[in-house]
Amino acid sequence: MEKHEDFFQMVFQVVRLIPKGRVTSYGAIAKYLGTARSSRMVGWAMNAAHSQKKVVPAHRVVNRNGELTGKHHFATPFLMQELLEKEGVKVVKDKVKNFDKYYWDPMVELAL
DNA sequence: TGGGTGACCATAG
DNA sequence: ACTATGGCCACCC
Repeated sequence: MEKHEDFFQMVFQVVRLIPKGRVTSYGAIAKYLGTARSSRMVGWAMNAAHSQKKVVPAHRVVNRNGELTGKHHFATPFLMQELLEKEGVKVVKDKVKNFDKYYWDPMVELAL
């Protein structure tokens, strides 16, 4: 119904396409969706991700510097890092190691 | 109508 | 590494 519901679903869909052991950024998703809405809206959508029926791997979305800025929105502040490391992504001081190596850009990976 | 805030981003110093 | 600005857009007073 609401306009932002559609936006949420598009965000969730992209996030679900992030492969295990890879990460992307809020801005990359916003850009892929057309920048009509800013990257803040992607973070806003993530806020609603936990209550979705389908699982949304929100832990694979970090900010442009590879920092886990959203960790406080998980069940525990450690969960995000634990989930990432379980997938082989090393995190030190709330920051993804070799970020550029794990970085998954929807603009590139989902390009036509 | 307007100010403050935010899981952001870019640029500048 | 840090702060400051400006842009972004929806939310809540």
